[in-house]
Order: sequence, then structure tokens, then C-alpha cells
Amino acid sequence: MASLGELERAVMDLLWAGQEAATANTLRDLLARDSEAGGGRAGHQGKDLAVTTVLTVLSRLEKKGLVERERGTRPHRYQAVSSREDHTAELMHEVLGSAPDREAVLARFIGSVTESEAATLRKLLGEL
Amino acid sequence: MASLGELERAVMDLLWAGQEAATANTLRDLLARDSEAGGGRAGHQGKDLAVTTVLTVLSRLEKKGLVERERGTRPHRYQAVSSREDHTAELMHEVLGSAPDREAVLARFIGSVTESEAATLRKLLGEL
DNA sequence: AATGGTTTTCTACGAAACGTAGAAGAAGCA
DNA sequence: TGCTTCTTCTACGTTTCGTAGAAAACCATT
Repeated sequence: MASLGELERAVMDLLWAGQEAATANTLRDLLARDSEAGGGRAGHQGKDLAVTTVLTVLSRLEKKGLVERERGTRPHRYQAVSSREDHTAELMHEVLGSAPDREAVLARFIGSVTESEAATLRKLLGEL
Repeated sequence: MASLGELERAVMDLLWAGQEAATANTLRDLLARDSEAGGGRAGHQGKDLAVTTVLTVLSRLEKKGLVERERGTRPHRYQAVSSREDHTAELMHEVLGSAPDREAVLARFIGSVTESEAATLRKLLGEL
């Protein structure tokens, strides 16, 4: 239970980027702005989404356990359940756990890590 | 472009387990045997697949770049393009790369690694 | 070369996930 | 109580995946 669709991903990116909980309308505006500039989601330039679309996606993300909403306030406010870093690290563990020989996987993984990442790892492991 | 379906996954597991290239028929037999015992794919006990089903899946895996086939021999023989460990490590890198702050992700990742895995990592990083 | 068995490709269908959004319902404010 | 805003319900088109039959390609043998 891991993979996100393109729009789901874009929404999570926004929630992860902003520290505040956001409303569906805010997110829709941010999505519009992002896609307006060329750098947005691939193949979705200048496409304005309906708010209901964003709400649907948010509901799905909530069901997946990635997003939490405050139901008290009237425009509900949404926020990511865990930080992008935590979520990504968890995903990495999931992937790692999908192979029987985890240590062998780690060996390959380390083999293609950048030098600065290796340094980070050494430091972190030293502190353990 | 990462996630595999249940059957695709089962086929890859077989190809990764056996070192030899296998034919669709062989794989179908192995799948039947695996699912016969309780431990097979969830929800697919004792289901005998048609060979065409296996062939379809193999074609899709080939298109995804995970499987390679020898077209010369008459029953084509299929094998995994890369080892399970390589593939898994690559996936981990993909996941890692999906976050902007890789080092932060690594920090969380290391935080929840078992002691023996930590030892493995220290050893591997020492050799770098 | 014609025939028949084996293997592969083509085509297809149903289920689930996802992008997308209108219609309808609920809730708050004037 | 009526208007406005927000949320939920329902739905449709597309893609992916499990599944496999029908048809085509291939090979060996008579």
C-alpha cells in the first residue's frame, strides 16, 4: 500500500512543503499556480482543478492514512500525518523488507550511494 | 515505474529464486505448486493458471524492463534482468530520490534499522 | 507439402485505482 | 428562513493487472 497517483503525490508535496494545515481551496490554488509555471506536474500545464477534485483526493489520502483532517473547523483543514522524511524512510524500509536477504540488498544499496550520503551514514551509525 | 501486481511479483520471485532461465510452462507449474501449499500468493490457493496468462505477465514484465527473453530457442526462456538484490536496492534509491532532502531521509531510515543491519552498514561503509 | 501438436501473439473482459467533476446534501450566516 | 459555502455521493473515462480464449506462427513428421 504505497504508490500514489500523480495528483495525490502533488497534493502530498504541498502538504509536506507547508507546515500549516491547509484547506482544499488553498490547495487547489496552489496546484493551479504550480501547474501554471512549467515546472509543475507533467502534462498538466495550466489546468485548473475543481475543488471537489481536490476534496476527493484528500479523502482518498485520508483513507490511506497519509492525511489527517480537522473536522471541527468549517472549511476542514488538512495536514500530512507524517513528515515527508518519515514517510519516505518508512517506504524505504518497506522496500527493503520485500527482499529475503536484507543485508545483501543493503550492500548493493550502499554501493551506489553518493560520497556525501556515505558520510552522513557513517556519522549517523557512529552515533548509534 | 516500480510497482508490480501480485502475479507479476510471484513470477519475479520465481525467476529470482531460480538461477536458470525458465519457460512459461515451467513457471506455470511452479506457480501451481506454490499456490497448492498454503504459503503461496494470498487468496490464490490451488488455482491453476493458463499458460497464456503466464505469457501475458511475462510480456508485461519484459516491457517493464524486468525480464529478458531468449527468442532464439523455441520455447522462449525467460530470466530476470537484474538480481532481486540489485533491483530492490535500485528501488530504494528511487524512493530515496523522491524526497528533496535525501540526507534527512537517511537519518530517519537509519533510526529504525536493526542492530545487525547497522553492523552490516558500518562494515560496508568502512570499506568504502 | 499437408497435418497436427506446441508455442506465441492478439484481443478482450472484469476489477481496482486514479483523475476528474457534477449533483445533492449539510452547515453556517445574514 | 433563505443564500452561500463547504462536503459527501455518485459517476465516468483511463490505466493497470489478472485472466484467458482465439488466432496465428512455428516445427516435426509423414
